[in-house]
Amino acid sequence: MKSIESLSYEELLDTFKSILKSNNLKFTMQREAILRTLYEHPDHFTPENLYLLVKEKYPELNTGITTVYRTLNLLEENKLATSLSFGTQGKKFELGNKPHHDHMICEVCGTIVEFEDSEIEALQQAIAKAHGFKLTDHLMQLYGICQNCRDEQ
Amino acid sequence: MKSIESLSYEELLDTFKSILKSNNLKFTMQREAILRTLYEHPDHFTPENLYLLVKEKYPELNTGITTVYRTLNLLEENKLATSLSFGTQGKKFELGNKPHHDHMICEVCGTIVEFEDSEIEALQQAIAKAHGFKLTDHLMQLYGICQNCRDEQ
DNA sequence: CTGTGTGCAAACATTTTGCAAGCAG
DNA sequence: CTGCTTGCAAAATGTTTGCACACAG
Repeated sequence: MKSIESLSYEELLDTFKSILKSNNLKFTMQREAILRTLYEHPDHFTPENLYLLVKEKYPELNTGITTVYRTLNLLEENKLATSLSFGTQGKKFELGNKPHHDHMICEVCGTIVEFEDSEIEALQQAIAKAHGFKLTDHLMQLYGICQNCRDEQ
Repeated sequence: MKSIESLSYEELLDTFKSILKSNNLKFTMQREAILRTLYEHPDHFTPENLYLLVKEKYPELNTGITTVYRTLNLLEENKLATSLSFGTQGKKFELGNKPHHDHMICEVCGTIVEFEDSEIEALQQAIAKAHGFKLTDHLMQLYGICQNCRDEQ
């Protein structure tokens, strides 16, 4: 299977459609609007932000926030999107069309930088093995202050 | 300063008292009950769980969940406790009387195993530096299935 | 047509806040 | 006494669910 990251929008859409079909779900305007918005903005969205943006871009669809939540959950269940947790303050989602990576978050401005480190991943596997765990997933978030925010002080 | 991990309960209590004093806060029965319960149970608590346990152990104090939340936040602000996030499902707290460590969580039974790896910490520092970040904290959680749960299947 | 999808409002779960009374210092 | 602390109830978040109507297949 082709890695999701390299898909054009058309291909991504096809993937989405076949997931829908194989689950007896329907392809709707709202679902497409949400997918397209995620695709066109490579940012990290809270459901709320995404909802506002979809409303702004496709006002005629009158998409409700309920549908945004439902669609994000659907995408996540089917590995087309991933979510990041931020304590009590909810989640942020991103399209899963990127290779695995982790996040570094600036505590001042909220900027999220993505990175990937295979050495760390290998060490994680080793640790899991040592404790008898079979890893299914992991979460790594580094918190700090970015160059920009430090310059401003 | 002595590392918090090695403190006896009496010493921990003194630390807590001096934090209270230096912030013009008061030492109350409820606050002590919460601290003592955390100390005596080296588990990871949700505010709700802790609230129930404190109520059970010190019913005469009639401690409200509001106070548990307020005290946990107070302890966390003063580095006597740390919280872990679990998506939308709230947080878990632990007394900060342990050296730095990360967590590995069994997705079946919810067991949390603590571990520490200085090699990973060093790599994280290097990554941050490469992106111009100054790290203040990090979060690493490995998700998987523990030996026990795999044996049962 | 059938059954899934939708928006709305209401329900939920978790955490925070306003308030009047209580108690530590 | 002063003013921080408490419990309660209410508010605030963030997310999910029930329902009647809409619409995809």
